[in-house]
Amino acid sequence: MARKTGSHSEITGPRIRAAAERLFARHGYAAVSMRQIAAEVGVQAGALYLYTPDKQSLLADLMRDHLDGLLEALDALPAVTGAVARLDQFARFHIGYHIERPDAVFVAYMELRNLESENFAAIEALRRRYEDRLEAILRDGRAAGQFALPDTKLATLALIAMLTGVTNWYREGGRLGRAEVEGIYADMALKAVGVAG
Amino acid sequence: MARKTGSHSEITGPRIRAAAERLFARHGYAAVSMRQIAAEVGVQAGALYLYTPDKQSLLADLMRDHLDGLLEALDALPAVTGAVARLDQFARFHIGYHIERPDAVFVAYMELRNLESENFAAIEALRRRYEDRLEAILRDGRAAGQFALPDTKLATLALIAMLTGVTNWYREGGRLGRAEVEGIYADMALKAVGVAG
DNA sequence: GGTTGAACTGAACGTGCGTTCAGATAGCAT
DNA sequence: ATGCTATCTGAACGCACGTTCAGTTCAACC
Repeated sequence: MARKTGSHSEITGPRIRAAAERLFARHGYAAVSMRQIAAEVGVQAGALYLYTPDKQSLLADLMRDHLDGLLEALDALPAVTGAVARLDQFARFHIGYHIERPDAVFVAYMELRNLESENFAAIEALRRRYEDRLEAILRDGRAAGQFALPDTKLATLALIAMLTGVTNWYREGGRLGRAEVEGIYADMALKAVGVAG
Repeated sequence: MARKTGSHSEITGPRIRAAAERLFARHGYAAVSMRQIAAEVGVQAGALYLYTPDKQSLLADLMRDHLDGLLEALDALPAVTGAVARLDQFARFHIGYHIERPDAVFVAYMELRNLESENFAAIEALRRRYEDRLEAILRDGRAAGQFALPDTKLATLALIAMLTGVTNWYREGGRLGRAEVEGIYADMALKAVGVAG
């Protein structure tokens, strides 16, 4: 038996990436074997190599896709004016986007050390670009006298760490709803940079 | 050749744990082999088993020791009164303690998924105990009308994520000194819960 | 100075790894 | 019906893994 009815490249490829993302997030890149990924998809290990040159590229592509999507979605937000409104929008966006794809976030933030140096540089650059968007907001807000920050770079990293932490505990159908969580986090972020609640 | 001059159990044991901590933090538990750890110590892989029953216990012991030390150090802080002062003290302590042992922190926060369920439960309980200390401060502060928080549990997790994030970027001898970083983070933490800066 | 025992070596065990590839299969075009 | 090609199998490659253990070495003690 080889190709089963209705199984095509356009189906198997995404299924492989989805399985890899789930398993990498759950057990870690190094702890997951190509055979496990293949089994999840219902395929032999060798078939994976029709869709990725190797395991490392599979990881790097997942991370790159996540960060590309993140930046794209950020750019697609409606324009708002004023640093306070922009920070509020950024915080809500960050929470919402991350809450919806916990596996991708987990992988993108925890598997950096498993990237070969070339891939690492590319992924790190994307991360930096995203951080820079937040830092620009903080700089503008400080320049306008709306934010009180001793150091915008530190504040950027502190805020991102705080916001991203939501993925460690948020579960669909839990005590707090998504909009509620977005609001609470955005409120804390604004207060943290000196905007009165 | 077996035992070299001056090499004893009291020296090799800690060296093994130190090497394991460093390597686990750098590359991840699953990506590090017992042979790599042994090589770092200057010993054959088999010798490790005089000091640990297996690789899993080596990881679990590192995490337990870290969290035990964290809780012990927290308890050893001088007593201060008032939720604001207590939160300030907690934030500075957390930053300082974590800055000084980035490898242990990395391992304790990133390798939870590699723990077998029994070890996981024990480690998770310690983490919970630590978080509860912070939440108690937040509850007291809210009850006293000093903090403005919609949800103490969420705020606890948000603050810990923000503070722990310091280990992702802080480097000895960098642009900002330790005391400076402690102050900035403590300030943000206080503001985030509604204490005017 | 012979004996003891803690500390360690070095080789081996079975297992699973990432990756390759010749061959089998099945849907599509002719 | 036949041939084509994308898709996948199944076996194999060499290698590294965690762990075990009989044997070796050396400081310390009698």
